[in-house]
Order: sequence, then C-alpha cells, then structure tokens
Amino acid sequence: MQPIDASWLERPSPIVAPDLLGCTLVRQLPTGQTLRGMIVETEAYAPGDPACHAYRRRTARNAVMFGPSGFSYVYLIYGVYHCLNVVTDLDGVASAVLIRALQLETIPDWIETTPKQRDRVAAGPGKLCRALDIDLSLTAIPFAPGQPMWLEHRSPDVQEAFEQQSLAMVQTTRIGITQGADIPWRWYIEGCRAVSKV
DNA sequence: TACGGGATCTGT
DNA sequence: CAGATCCCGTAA
Repeated sequence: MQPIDASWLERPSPIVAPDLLGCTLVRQLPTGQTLRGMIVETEAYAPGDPACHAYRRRTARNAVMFGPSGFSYVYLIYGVYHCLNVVTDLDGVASAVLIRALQLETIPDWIETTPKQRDRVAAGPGKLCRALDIDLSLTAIPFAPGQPMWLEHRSPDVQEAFEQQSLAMVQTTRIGITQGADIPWRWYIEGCRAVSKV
C-alpha cells in the first residue's frame, strides 16, 4: 500500500491515533526479511497530558518527541519491554502515538506459538516490539520505505470496511498509567482478537 | 552521584 | 498479584 509520509502525521496525536487503526506497520530486518502487521490498537500522548513522557520538559530520552513528525520514539519500560511510538504533530509540539497492538500477517521464526495464540503474538506494546525485534537502537529513526520501519495507509478493503462500519473503532481510556488516567485517548478495532485488552 | 519509579507481561 | 530488571528523571 501507499507509504505514510511525515506530513500526514503532522497533526495532533489524538487525531492521528484513530486514523492509524487499520494502517500497516512494516518492519524490515537487517536480514532483509520483512514483517507486516495491521495496527489494531493505539494511544495518544500530547502536550498538557501528565501521562506524556514529555510532560515536564525536554530531556535526552524524550527529545525526539519535540521534533518533527514521522520519527520513531522507542523506550524501555520496567527494564524488560520496549514500546514503539510514532512522533506526530508540528516540529516543537511534543506528542506521539503509542502503537499498542498489531494483527501480524506472518509470525516471525523466533516466536514460539500455538495456532490458538497466533493472534496474540503482538497483542500489547511490549509483545509487539519483541515480535518485530524493536529495541532502543530503533529510536529517532524516520518511518520511510528503505528504513528499518515504515507505515502504510489502509488498504481499500479496510478503508471500505470502516466506512461500511463492518469494522468499528472503540475509544476509551489508556492503559497502565497513573496520571491522566481519565483522558480517553486509546482506540482499538472492535472485536479484534489481536487487541491487548478489551 | 544516588535513588526510585515506570505508557508491561507472565506465571502463581 | 508479585516479580523481573534497567534506564532515566529528579533531587542532592
């Protein structure tokens, strides 16, 4: 499908987050192998939002969020898992969309799974990064074809499914945060088995 | 320089 | 519901 460019992402994260549902994340491994998955769950983080890593001020870790849209922001959580964000909005506006879950098209070799658990391999931000071999080395990298990661627009079928409402999105509150827990900036595709939590 | 908490996940 | 495990933000 058509690659998503930075200008499409140059909007407030609570606008971009639902628009990213149904789009595809593509991961090109150093081996040349390509992994693809449909984005089925996102969360928005924005200025004035106490849950946002850039809420207090610019630091070495969150610097990329302050920059132009279209870059990755990867961080380590609980010393164990990585989480992947897409930087959004205008240069100087610190905001991002957390990619929380993917419906993978193919399961990577290094993941052991039963057919029953297939849909759950990238159900959650930490599992997603493990499945796509994403770590801190992939932060502050532009999403673009030829790069380690890029994004693609919805296929005509998926777009039509949203318009016909055979695919519906649910908006709710974000997961795992203590501050700003009441802000409803999480979106997911209704009924999708790859969503982290319903 | 030291300290403690975190946008998670799994197994008990 | 506790534990794993490490980076980084904050305070000193």
